[in-house]
Amino acid sequence: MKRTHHCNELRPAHIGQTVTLSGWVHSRRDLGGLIFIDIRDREGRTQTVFDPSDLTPEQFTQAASLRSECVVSLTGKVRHRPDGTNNSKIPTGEIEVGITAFEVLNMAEVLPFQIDDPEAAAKVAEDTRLQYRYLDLRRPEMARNLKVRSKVAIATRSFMDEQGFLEVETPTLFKSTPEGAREFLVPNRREAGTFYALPQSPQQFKQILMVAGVEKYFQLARCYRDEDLRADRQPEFTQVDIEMSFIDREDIYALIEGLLKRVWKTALNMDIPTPFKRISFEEALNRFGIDKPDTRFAMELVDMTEDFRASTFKVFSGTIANGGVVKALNAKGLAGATQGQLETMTEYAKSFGAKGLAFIKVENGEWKSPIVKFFSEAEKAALTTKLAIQEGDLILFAADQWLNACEILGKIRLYCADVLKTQGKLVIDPKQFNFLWVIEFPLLGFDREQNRWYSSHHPFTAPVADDIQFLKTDPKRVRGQHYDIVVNGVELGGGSIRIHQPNVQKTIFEELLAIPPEETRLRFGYMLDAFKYGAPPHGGIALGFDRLIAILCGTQSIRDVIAFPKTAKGTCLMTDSPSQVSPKQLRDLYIEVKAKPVTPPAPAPAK
RNA sequence: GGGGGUGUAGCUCAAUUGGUUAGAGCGCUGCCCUGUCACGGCAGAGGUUACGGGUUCGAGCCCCGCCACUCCCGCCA
Repeated sequence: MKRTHHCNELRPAHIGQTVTLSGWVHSRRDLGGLIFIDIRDREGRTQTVFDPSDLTPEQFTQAASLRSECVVSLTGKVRHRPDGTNNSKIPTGEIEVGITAFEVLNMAEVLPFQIDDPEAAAKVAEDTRLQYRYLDLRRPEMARNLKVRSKVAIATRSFMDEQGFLEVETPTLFKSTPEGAREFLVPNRREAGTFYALPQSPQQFKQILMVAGVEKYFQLARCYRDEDLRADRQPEFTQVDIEMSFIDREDIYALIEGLLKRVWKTALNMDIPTPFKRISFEEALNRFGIDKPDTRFAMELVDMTEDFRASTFKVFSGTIANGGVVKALNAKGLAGATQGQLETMTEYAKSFGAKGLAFIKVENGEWKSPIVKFFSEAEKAALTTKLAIQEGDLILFAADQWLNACEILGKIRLYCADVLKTQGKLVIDPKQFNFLWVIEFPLLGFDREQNRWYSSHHPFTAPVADDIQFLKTDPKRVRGQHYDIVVNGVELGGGSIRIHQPNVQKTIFEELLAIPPEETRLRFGYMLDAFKYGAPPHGGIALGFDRLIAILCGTQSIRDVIAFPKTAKGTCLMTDSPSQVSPKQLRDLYIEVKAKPVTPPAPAPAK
């Protein structure tokens, strides 16, 4: 009995037809003399009815033994439901199938957790869901996520194809290039002590492809980073990797805007307006305290430096005298913040090296604050005006070096927004998507501990042409041709126009990043070689595909949009990896394990 | 590497100040039920309170250790 329809297909128009549905028993309502079974497949579900007058007694008994998630093939006639028994919650709710024959393809044991009730299933502990991922993925919510992911991948490929891009696969057994993220290493059996590394990104290959004349490359590339995980970070992940020749930044902006337009249309049937707004790194920090601002709500940072330059409050004026700034933030309506919430904010501030967090609670027409007694009338007036202070507000201050002060308040701003959201005082439309290009990042940052410059993006990023002159004299001033695409406070991706002249690249490596020439040769020699033979000017971008899908699916965790994700410690609960290997495997790889194997914990109950 | 949170029945949770035999809903098992869709009714089974120590007359609860999961900082060119 092959299926004739899927479980979300039958409508009143099919009434009278004999059909066969295949799928899983979603739920069963056994009324004794009549059994209802909702059969579910990937597409949806349909109510079927087992009536003793249509079946042999043996068949009816067998039907009564079916439980959740048994696999069945059901044949019967589509009919109207009796008056008053339509189910408006499901698309097939106007009809039902009166079963005349069926086949049990497989029985199912009692489930470790229920998957038929969306609310209950959503509350199940994530480790249980991960251990039984094949059950978790049957839930319609998870199936939908996989579907969105597939649709978006295909839309991306067809869009990129239309734009003249070639999809090229690059190796996942690559060379260790220990700049940036820690790499996963793969030992080489053929030569003791040598290793491949899994790529953190196809960065170098895609630039070489430009030298190879591919001109327009893209790939849905798997990338690997051996760093600690977060809700939005997995050790292996997928990025939409793009590189083009003979272009400038505007070409990338236009391309990505077109791609995202297509993606939002495909996934959500939404028309997103383009072009996207642009904001400089400096402005983003000044206004939002972060380089990936969430602009769906205001609560912007305000600079109070000039108002407090001559203040008698030494904490502020002293910081300013040392070249620092005073920034303030009005958390509207948060005057009622609890002690705990204020402490959390203070901890944030302290984790950035601040001594504390100054605040003013505006309650009952009064400014409650340990510091306000030090403020002059003029200073108070400036605060009132610039911060639009009203009853019920909470004002927070950071006095520090510019970047620090901004970042502290940036964190606090997000924290306050979360608190206001849970209090219902801040409501954000889930259908709102604020796209933003963040541009004009500094090319280099300075590492005080190691006393050297580092690339704020990566060492292949081209400086803004006007700033090349400052490379050797005033590196801090050099802006990079780097851009990030941000939506709703999430960094969706980033890229840059690359350096294509070997001499500029050499200057960056050797003079600024202070990598010794022989090491540069060892690590990037092949790339510098390639650039000698006619490298076109080029640039590109990479979008975090998992994050993109998470945003489209409205989930916080990328684990919800990855079929088989790892836990926060990088393990797979379903397959129990990583695992120990046999001594022979280790011998073949010339590897000796020094650390004592951990005494295996009680193994998870095998089911 | 650091900080926070969680761990009690298959699942989700409760258990007063440390005090009787650790409870509930769902699920599961049995019986009844021909219009349910969170079906309903009756009865029942199901627990090494993650694990190992300790304090105490007495520990799910307090202390120490440890494991797992999770969130954040560091890290993620």
